[in-house]
Parts: sequence; C-alpha cells; structure tokens
Amino acid sequence: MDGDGECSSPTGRAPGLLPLFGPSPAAESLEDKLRRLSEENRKLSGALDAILADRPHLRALATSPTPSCHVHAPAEVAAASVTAEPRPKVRTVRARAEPSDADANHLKDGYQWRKYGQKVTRDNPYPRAYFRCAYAPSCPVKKKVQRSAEDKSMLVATYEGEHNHEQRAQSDDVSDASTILQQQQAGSLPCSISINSLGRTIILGPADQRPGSSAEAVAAAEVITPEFRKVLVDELVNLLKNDAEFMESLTSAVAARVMERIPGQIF
DNA sequence: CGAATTTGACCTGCGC
DNA sequence: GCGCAGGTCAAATTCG
Repeated sequence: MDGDGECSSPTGRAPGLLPLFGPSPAAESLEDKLRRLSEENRKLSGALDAILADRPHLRALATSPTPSCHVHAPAEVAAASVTAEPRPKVRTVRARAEPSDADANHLKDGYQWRKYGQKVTRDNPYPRAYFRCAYAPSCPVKKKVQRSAEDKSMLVATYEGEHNHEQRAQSDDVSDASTILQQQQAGSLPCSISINSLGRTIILGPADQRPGSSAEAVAAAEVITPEFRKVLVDELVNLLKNDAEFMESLTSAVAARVMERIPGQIF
C-alpha cells in the first residue's frame, strides 16, 4: 500500500512554492535564509488554512498523521524537519466497527495479519491487539488495533513500517480503489458499478450480484474513513471523466444493460 | 493435525 | 535503582 508517501519531490515543486533547493542569493546568510523560510512557511500555512476552511474533509486528512504528503506540517514542524531524522512510517487509521462485533479488533485492510499479542493499556479500558504482517516473514510492518476510549464504536489502527511486498495477501481482486468504491456505492444504490482496473472492464448489475463482494472486501472498505472516501470518489470521478477509453467502455456497458432491460419483442 | 489465536510471563525503555 | 507501562515471546488452547 505504501509508496503512497513522499508525493512531492524537491525538483518537482509547483511554480511559486518555496525554492528550497534552488539557487539562492550568494549574499544571503543562513540566518536570513532561515527567517525567509519561516516567513514562507507562515504564508503557506495561512494559505493552507484558507484552502481548507471550507473543506473540512480535506482538513481532517491534512491533520491526520499519514506518511504521505506533508501538507499538514505546521511551520515549526516543517522547520524542525530540516535537521530531524526521517519520520518513522507510522500512521493511524480510524474505522467504525460494530460494538457487538467480538472480533472487531481484527480490522481487515487487504493484508494478512497474524496476532501476536494483546494488552490492556492504561489510558484505555479496551485491550490493544498487536499484529504482524503474515504474508511475508520478512515484512517489518506491525499493526496495533484498539477501540477508541471516547467512542467505543471506533477502532483505531496504528500501522508501523512499510510492506515490502504487494497487497495481494487475502484476495487477488478486491482491494483496488475501484472495487472499494464499488463497495461504498453499492450500499446506497440499487445497482453497482464494478470497475476492474486490471482488465479494464465495467460491469453493471444489481448490488447483491456484484463481483468481489466477499467479507474481506467489505472489511477492507471499513478502514476507509468517510473523508478519505469522499476524496477518493472525487479523484476517481475526475480521473474517469477525462478518460476517453473509460467513457467508451461505460457507454458500451450502459448500452448493453439497456438492451437487456428492453423486452425483445419491441425490436 | 496443522494453523491461528489466546494469554500470562518476560523484556525493555523511561521517568522519578 | 526501582517501579510502571508498553511491547514481545512462547506455551497452551482453540478452530477448521
């Protein structure tokens, strides 16, 4: 799943951003440079706040401790990161779970985990479960899952490290974003759209007949927060709108579906 | 019967 | 040095 981090490279910055790695005036002292960087950071933080003001879902994402784009870094953190060691790949995921679900601590997310311990911690009456990636013995990733003390219907999963293998631990075709989207949409729509990102096929059908509707797939979707879900949908919609090949496939699929629904004797 | 989970014991780091 | 809390180990137990 990882490889999602470090989305901005020093050389690939957008125009107008801080020229951290570009040529600087020779006469500029380190102190001046630091002051200028701090000022820039303040401006950027202000701009980010303004941008996020009417986008609470993005704000939530931007403030969550993900290892991806460092958009959430406040000025002082950004400044500190110049000399600090690289941050460990730790990220926290919150997911809603049924309080009655006895096994809810075993959040499924597309990877296969082996539980190796459980502990009751001081600040939370609910036990914390410890998992290791069971797919590859050499995979260093660990996961901690614990119910939130404030909201027992919420599960908090903390991931440490990066997988050194692919995500195909539990099933081969249910973990891609398109299928998760399908899972999310199927709950509110009478039919589902299944997009196979590998074979690039589109299947229209009733929600209860959708492919890949295994328990694992549903569970995998559980770890996607509503905020992330919305961003994911927006991204996918934008992507697909501009994809002529997709639009062609969609048109064909809709046409085929319509043909099925129209009684044959009309033609 | 093998694999996965449970759970008490043990280890380690940290604050006092 | 001591105690506490979090994290890990490994034997026992459960499950498919």
